[in-house]
Amino acid sequence: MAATETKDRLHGTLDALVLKTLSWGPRHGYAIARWLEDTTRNAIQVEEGSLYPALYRMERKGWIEAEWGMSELGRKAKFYKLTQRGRQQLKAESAEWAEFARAVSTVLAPSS
Amino acid sequence: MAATETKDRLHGTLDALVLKTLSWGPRHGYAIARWLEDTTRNAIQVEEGSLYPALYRMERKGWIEAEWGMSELGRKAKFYKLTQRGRQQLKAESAEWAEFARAVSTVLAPSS
DNA sequence: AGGCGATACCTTGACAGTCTAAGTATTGAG
DNA sequence: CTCAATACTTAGACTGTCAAGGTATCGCCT
Repeated sequence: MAATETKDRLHGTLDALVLKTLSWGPRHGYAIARWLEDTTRNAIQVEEGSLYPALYRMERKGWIEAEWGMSELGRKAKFYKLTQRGRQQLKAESAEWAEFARAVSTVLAPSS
Repeated sequence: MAATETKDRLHGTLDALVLKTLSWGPRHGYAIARWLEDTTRNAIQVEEGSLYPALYRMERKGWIEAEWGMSELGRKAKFYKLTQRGRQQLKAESAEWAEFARAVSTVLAPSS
């Protein structure tokens, strides 16, 4: 039971969110999802069926790199870390999102 | 040549944007697209292949109602107007978007 | 022993919504 | 007489999200 419905709105934003999460240092998939949910108090819900494919996608594009390791709890986990190109991508997407959000806010702004 | 790429980010936000546009009074499709582009200085680009299906969708859902009329330039045009349910929907979606945008901004916020 | 919840990853298939691109028709300007 | 702008329609491709299932391990509780 999520705090509020996020629905499909994540569309096109997930990549930037994950990239940003990884900008704080390497993390494994499960931890990325938990971190995003925690820091947004469940406003952003990341489904595994969305997250893992997104991770593979971004790895193929060279934005992130994977390496198997051990989680904090001693289990095997795949750690992802940002590449240089990923950092550029993050910067670009952040800027795009800021502009888009500003535009939408302008339109949706509390009526007269 | 758009000012900036909006890509697919519109996903899940178009409805609210259109609903809001109609909250100022009835408008025909073409005018909705122009208005959104104008007021966001092209930050939001609405393709016809996205807009018209969205309009039909929302009409089916009872959020808007259509009526044929004459445009300002004397051409036949289908005017859409918000229904009561559409107004509620707009309110709900606006609130959802505000929360979502806040959450994303929190994550994407300029780094430490 | 046994079960169960949390951790951690993977995959399939359905689906919705956007986009590109094509088409129709009318009007006014050049 | 042609062309751009206005105005709507539709087909088809694509992409990314989601739901829902699966695997496996670990620690805790009974």
